[in-house]
Amino acid sequence: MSSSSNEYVVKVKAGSEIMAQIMADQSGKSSESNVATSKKIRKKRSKKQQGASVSNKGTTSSGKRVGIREIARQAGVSVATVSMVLNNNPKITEATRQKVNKVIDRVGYRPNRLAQSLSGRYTRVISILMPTLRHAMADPYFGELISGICDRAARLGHKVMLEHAKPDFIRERRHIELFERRFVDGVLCIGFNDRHAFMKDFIENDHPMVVVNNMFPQWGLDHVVCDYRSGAEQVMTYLQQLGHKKIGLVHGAPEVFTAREIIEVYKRRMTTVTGGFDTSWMADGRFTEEHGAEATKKLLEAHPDMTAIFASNDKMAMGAIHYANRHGRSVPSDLSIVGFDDIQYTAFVNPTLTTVHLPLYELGVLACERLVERIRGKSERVREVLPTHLVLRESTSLAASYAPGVG
Amino acid sequence: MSSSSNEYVVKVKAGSEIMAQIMADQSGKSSESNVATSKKIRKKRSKKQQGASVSNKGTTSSGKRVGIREIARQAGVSVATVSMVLNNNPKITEATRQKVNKVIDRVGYRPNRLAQSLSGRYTRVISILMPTLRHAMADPYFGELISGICDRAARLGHKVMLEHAKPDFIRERRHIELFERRFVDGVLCIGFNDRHAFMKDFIENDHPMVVVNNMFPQWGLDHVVCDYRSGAEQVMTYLQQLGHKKIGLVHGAPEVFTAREIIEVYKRRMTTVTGGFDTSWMADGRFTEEHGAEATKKLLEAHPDMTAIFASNDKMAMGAIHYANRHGRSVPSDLSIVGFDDIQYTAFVNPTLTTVHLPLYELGVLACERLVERIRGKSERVREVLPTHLVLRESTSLAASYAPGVG
DNA sequence: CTGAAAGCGCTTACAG
DNA sequence: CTGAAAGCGCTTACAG
Repeated sequence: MSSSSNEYVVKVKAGSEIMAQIMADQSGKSSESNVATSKKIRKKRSKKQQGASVSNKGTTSSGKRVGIREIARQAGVSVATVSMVLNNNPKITEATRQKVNKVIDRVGYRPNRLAQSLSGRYTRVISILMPTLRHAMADPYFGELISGICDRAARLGHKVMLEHAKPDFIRERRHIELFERRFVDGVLCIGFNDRHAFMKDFIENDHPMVVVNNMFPQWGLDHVVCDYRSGAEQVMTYLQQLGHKKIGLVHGAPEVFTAREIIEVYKRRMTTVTGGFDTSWMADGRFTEEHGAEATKKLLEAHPDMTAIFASNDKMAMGAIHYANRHGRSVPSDLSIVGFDDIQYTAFVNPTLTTVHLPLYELGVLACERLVERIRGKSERVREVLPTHLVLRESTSLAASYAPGVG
Repeated sequence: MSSSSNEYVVKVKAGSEIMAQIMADQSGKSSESNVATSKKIRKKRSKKQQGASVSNKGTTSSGKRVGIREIARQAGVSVATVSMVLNNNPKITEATRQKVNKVIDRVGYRPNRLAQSLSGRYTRVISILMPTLRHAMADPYFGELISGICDRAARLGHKVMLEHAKPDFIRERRHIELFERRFVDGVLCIGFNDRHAFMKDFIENDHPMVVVNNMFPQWGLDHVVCDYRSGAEQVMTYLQQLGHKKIGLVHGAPEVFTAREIIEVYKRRMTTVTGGFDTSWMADGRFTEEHGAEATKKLLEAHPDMTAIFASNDKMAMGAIHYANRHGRSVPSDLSIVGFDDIQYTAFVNPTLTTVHLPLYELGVLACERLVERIRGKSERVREVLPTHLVLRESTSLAASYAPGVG
């Protein structure tokens, strides 16, 4: 075991170098179309194929993949007929269909989808476009949406591609290129805000696109979204029922429509209750744990008598609890905290988080469905709202007026 | 505002119905190739195009997309020349190149990549294959890997597709179809275990594939992986330095190689320290919070004198803390808990989690890089290990012998 | 260094 | 209901 562990050390060393290299290698030389390399590979491949003249499934004895023409020959019909069988064209007799299908199964033929898409009209691929928040994919919020999208897309016979909209991606119009170069039939946009005007380009060029869990009324974009307004109302009602009057808001970036919806509800409800409104009870937490903690600090310092904080997403709520815990405010006894999103792990943190459940998976499913309808030619506007509900857990309790130094 | 809120209620109603429908609609009728639908759309489209005879960028005055032949005509060269310019073929004069590029820019021409791939050899697409854990994408572990993959793939000029390997996906050999139908050039496998023998099919058919953060020596698959062994050693060393002797292990599924590595290290270290080993100190937490909590219950009931628990991933560690907190064991004073993975949010939970940092993003980058090399013809085995390190946070402390009822 | 022609593997009018 | 032929938009030997 000691010798293998030695080997281990060596490997790890190598690993370290690789790590350094990975992070250093930021020189983005476009490695596309290196002609020289291509040629080398080509030679290698063809040699390999000659060697393996075993007639695998889907290949002729010469090692070449079998095409529609070979199927036609073996079935004793024309290629057009085979194509029609492949596409379930009703003009084909049941007898012919079976005859052809038998050959297809026997040979293990698979149509080349590049040829299909080139001749036909569809790529049967959709793309998920999202901003380049570092490690965006690792955010369960995005993950949940994407899970729904992928599952439904597979069921609808579509493939899903992932795309990060970096600044230069947009500048070079690569988002439009996705369509122009025939990569995709449609796009789903997640995580953008009012400053991302490029989204208008899709409709202007008549490319199917649906916004997921946000809305852009000013641009008339199709969207599916969760009911943020109702969720916020439920939070405010609940906090007020618990006797909270001094409620702070840690909100998300106001250039996001849904973030503004929460702000609006909060303002209105605070005005009703306290009979007046003051922006010093609000702070921008920019959707992250770090900034959520900072915003909480700001609020708590300005208003030590605050008894509850409403955070517009779970990550900021986690940041708020983190900060509160470390500054003499125990949650929920001294300070109630409510989140928004119902990210899975919030049921396992300490204290577990009271939050608004967003049906993100289902929203992903719906978005995918509507997009595919669009691709298939349906032209009605898409404007759908999915219901939300409050989930009561441990981070909230009855309001007790806070006495500094006692809590 | 009250009228708009009325409208809102209506929308939400509709939403509820949709939700029900989404979840009910499990009848997977293959909606592919509905010929009738296709025709309708076709008509619609062509009409639209005639209407819009404004000469947009990239289209001729007749509304048709411009192709390589049109570029050749305008530049006064042959299509072959244009193609070579597009592919940076060194045979082309600088003068010709510029002349052609000028036309390309002016017209806004974008090569159709379906045609390119059909004629050429590459799709320039790779696929990420993962199991169908429900909401797998929402797991930050996968997310982090995928982030790395996507970022590097984009830089290498490749698109990324997402694929869930459901049982019937494999049964229908759709994983091989990915290559045979020319969807992708290569595949990255994440989250599989020894029972997923289908992974052998890729090498048998000579299709580029790299396993990400796991290994399958029995099948000789290429892989890139984090150094689980070293991570586990560090955890055991640290816990023993803190004076812990009664250490439990909540491990992951043993059909996963890396999970077995942790188990092995644990066993060996426990044997060294306690001078003997007993499986009652180990429990399977199956990588989830729920089962992690259950496993913790089992361990703690069997060994109330346990002072530390080593969990093989952060989610199980979260479950362990969750359970301990609710059963009179305060973390870390009564019970130290160590995780594995260093998922981002573990720095914000309460207590923050001591854990092993896995360079998952970097591993994703590396995996992508190695796969693309493979695709380009490099044939060396890929067998890389990236270093890991322990991150000390709040969930661990000096061992204090546990006195029931006192803690 | 460049051009005319064949070919990638399908689909789709258009005749029969 | 089926077949021969053109076409989708590129790339790549092969001649010049």
